Amino acid sequence: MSSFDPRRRSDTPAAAITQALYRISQAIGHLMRLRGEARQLSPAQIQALLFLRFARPGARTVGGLAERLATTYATASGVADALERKALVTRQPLPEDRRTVALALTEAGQQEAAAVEDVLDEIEAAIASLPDADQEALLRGTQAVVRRLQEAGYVQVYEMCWGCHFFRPNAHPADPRGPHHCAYVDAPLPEPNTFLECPDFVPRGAIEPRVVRLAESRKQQRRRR
Amino acid sequence: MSSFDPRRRSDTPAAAITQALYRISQAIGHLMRLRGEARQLSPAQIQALLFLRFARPGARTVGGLAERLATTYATASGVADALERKALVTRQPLPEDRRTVALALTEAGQQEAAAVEDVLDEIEAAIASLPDADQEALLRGTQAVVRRLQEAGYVQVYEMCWGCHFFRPNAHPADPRGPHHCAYVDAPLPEPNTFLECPDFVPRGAIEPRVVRLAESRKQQRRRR
DNA sequence: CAATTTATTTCGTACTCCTAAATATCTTGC
DNA sequence: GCAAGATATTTAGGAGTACGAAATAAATTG
Repeated sequence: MSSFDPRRRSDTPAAAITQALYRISQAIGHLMRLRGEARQLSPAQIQALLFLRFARPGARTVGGLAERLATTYATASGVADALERKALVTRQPLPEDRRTVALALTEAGQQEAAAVEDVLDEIEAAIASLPDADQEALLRGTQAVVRRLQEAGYVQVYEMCWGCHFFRPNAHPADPRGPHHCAYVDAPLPEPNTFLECPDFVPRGAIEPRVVRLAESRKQQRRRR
Repeated sequence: MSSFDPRRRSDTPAAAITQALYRISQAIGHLMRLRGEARQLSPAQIQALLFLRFARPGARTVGGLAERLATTYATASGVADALERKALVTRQPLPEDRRTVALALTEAGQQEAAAVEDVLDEIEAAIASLPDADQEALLRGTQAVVRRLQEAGYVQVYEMCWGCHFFRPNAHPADPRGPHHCAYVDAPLPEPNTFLECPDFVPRGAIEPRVVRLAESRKQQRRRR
């Protein structure tokens, strides 16, 4: 079976779609590279900047970057090196665990991230021009694929608190540390943080308990790649 | 506008879909890398092998590879080097134009290509498990995106003759050089070649003449990036 | 047939990836 | 409370991908 065989592609929709996704994937790489050329950034560096821009603070570490880029610590460390050299990022060991190194965008880094955050607009525009019904199906379809790839461990799905299994909105309205609560890390959440990506996100509602268990087990056995 | 902003993703389907495509794209890279690790091939090498396996003979050159991988000649030449070193590919200047170098899979190359042609099966399987209606919408949607990306020059869509604007099936049934005919290169086509990918493919039927003109103009001004 | 164009290669550089090994720094168990 | 083990990261070394620029060689054009 090969989705690269043009013969199959013409009579097996799944093969044709797979090939289309392969092409889109190529184009995304290309878009990243082009944008990077304009600003002296490699694709990996762009991804790192965007990760740091939208990830929950606790996740913004070398390890978090490695997880997000789906690479090793060594590679993530190298990407951080490159960004640090360009003064877009700073490193800083965490006080509570001085092994882990927090990454933070500098002022210039913020700007650079803002300048590249629209890399995929061309793709979004193409999608936005489709009829609503098609967009719905496309959303269902792509997310089904993502879910499957996630179960196989090929991607991590980071989402924001709203919609997360562990999110308790307005759990303690008067707490100065934040009105919301995360039952996963068992800590209060300030409002702004609830709009950031979180590696511990687990969709609420129609989820098999398996997924939740899976997340719970990560708590122990973090990292495995 | 940023499809990376989790806030937008939750209320703009197009952003959510774009992000899903980004994740799938990451996973495709990952799948390629994993498969390559098992066989000592880099992602680019896998793509090159698959290109050589399914492309029409005339396209199997260093330049054709560069076009397909969306890289420069220099990079394509390097990939060819790597594959030649591994004895999976041979180089051979074309007799009719000794500047162009044809690439051909060796026996081992054929086997290697066959061994990796199913890299994306995991994705195809996920898609195949969706309801037919969703698959149709997914096909429409992804192809709309691909079409747009193609117009912007970010991908090339290579397809087989059947369905091509320039294809004349059974134009000369008795011709020993082949029963079919390509009106683009104005030459006869043997049956097996009609099932290979062709860079000059232009969809027949509901196409704007613009696309055809575009293809025609490539004839002259080949290569630009 | 000189000038140009085209297909490819060679260089030099930046970076991405990986593995393996070294360094700290926590965490545990006895 | 401290040796052993686990964790987070870094360093070093190697293959390979990319790029742009310059060099070659072989068509093509005027």
